[in-house]
Amino acid sequence: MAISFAEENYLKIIFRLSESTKEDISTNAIAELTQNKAASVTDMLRKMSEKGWVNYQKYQGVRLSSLGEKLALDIVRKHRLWEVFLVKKMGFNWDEVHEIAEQLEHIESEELIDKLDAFLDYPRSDPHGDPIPNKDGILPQLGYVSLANMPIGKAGNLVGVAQDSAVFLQLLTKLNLRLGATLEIIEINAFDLSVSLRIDNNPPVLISHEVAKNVLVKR
Amino acid sequence: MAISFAEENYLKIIFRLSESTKEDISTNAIAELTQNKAASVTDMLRKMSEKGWVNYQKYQGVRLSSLGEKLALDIVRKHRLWEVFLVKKMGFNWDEVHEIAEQLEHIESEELIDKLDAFLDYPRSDPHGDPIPNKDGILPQLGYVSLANMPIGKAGNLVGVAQDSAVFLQLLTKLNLRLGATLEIIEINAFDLSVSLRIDNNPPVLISHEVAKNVLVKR
DNA sequence: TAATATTTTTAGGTAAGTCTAAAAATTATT
DNA sequence: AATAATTTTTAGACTTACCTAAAAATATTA
Ligand SMILES: [Mn+2]
Ligand SMILES: [Mn+2]
Ligand SMILES: [Mn+2]
Ligand SMILES: [Mn+2]
Repeated sequence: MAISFAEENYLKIIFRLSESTKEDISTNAIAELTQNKAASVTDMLRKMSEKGWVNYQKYQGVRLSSLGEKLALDIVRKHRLWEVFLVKKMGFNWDEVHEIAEQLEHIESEELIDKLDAFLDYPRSDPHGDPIPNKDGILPQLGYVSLANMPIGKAGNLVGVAQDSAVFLQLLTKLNLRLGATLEIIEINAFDLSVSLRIDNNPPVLISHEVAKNVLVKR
Repeated sequence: MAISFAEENYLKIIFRLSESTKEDISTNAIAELTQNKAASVTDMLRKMSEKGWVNYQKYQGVRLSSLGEKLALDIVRKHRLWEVFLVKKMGFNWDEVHEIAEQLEHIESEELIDKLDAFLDYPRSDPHGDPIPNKDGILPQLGYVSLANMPIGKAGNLVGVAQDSAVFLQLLTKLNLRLGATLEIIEINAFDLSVSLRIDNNPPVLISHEVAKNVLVKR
């Protein structure tokens, strides 16, 4: 039996939640991202647990098993490679590709993905700066930090984003925050943690903490 | 409500059956191609009829409505464009692409398909010689006939095939029957309708009527 | 044209994946 | 530690897309 779209989406979302915490992942967190109700998530977790993709204890949250993580990395690999294809070969903007990649990531053909990888010249990161796992599920170490954690006065380059919703990416574009831009934090306002930021030697502009958190920088 | 994979497959299959006959399409014919049981087909025909995609009378077979035909042509367009992509850009052989295109044809993004069309330089036919509908569902007239209907002694070029199963395409490759090859019928054997065929000025070889029927030739 | 064979539909079920409402477990607050 | 709030699970339903078995309609043959 092949893995279903629903199952692949759950795997991918649990993986994403696991990246930002070492705690067990809660039913509600998954429900929010899958856009399902908590009851449906419980159902699916039970099934995935039976298949050996997750370690799940009632009321105690869930973690991917090593098999589940391998499966998730494979989906992430496909998603990110397709995003590169859409931007580099099809001429989409970086804020237009996520939804289409959500569909393309479910195409089942190892041979196709390997050929696509070669066709794109083995990219290490997707249009949002996210690392692309290789065939064996190894993520390249790109070595970046959140802009919100950068020390004041040190310059770095924008290498990625921590989310790829269209509204966020469009805001970045409006703010002139493009992949590769040189960023220097001038000041952090204690009141709302908003950041005064110099972009490419232009006069400083103000961005919210929310934006800063989601911008990734390499020094 | 978006159209489901199952619905898209039914539309495509009814369309394919309609191409070769002006009769109404039978439940059993659809069942065979969808690999479902006749009872399931009846179920789906009722649903599709309610949606206005087909004209269906119990026991009398089914035809696509003009809306249904438009939807089917859109799926066929996607299928064939993806096949071109897989062969021309990804380096697959013509006998390897059908199954992958069966998946890719369900990707929903008009913008993607238009960009893909441009990226491929607006091909008029797919790797099997089948015409690719344009955005408006118009099929280009490629003007070919079945090799089985070619007169003896007249030469023509192989421009397509009437089916794209992998076994058939592999046999063609083995027989040296490639897209573009020059073909001349030397003799038709009355006993089994097998055809003695000259390919590109080589010594004649024998092919079955079954093969000849499925090879398309332009004079 | 009557009997027989074939095709198609109906009736009743199943599995996947979702939902709502209610119950149970866990966590936070007094 | 008892109570309240929150989270999670269970119970029971629904929809889609299938299935098998039996009934009904149509087509074929004698
Ligand atoms: Mn994405
Ligand atoms: Mn991305
Ligand atoms: Mn095909
Ligand atoms: Mn084809």
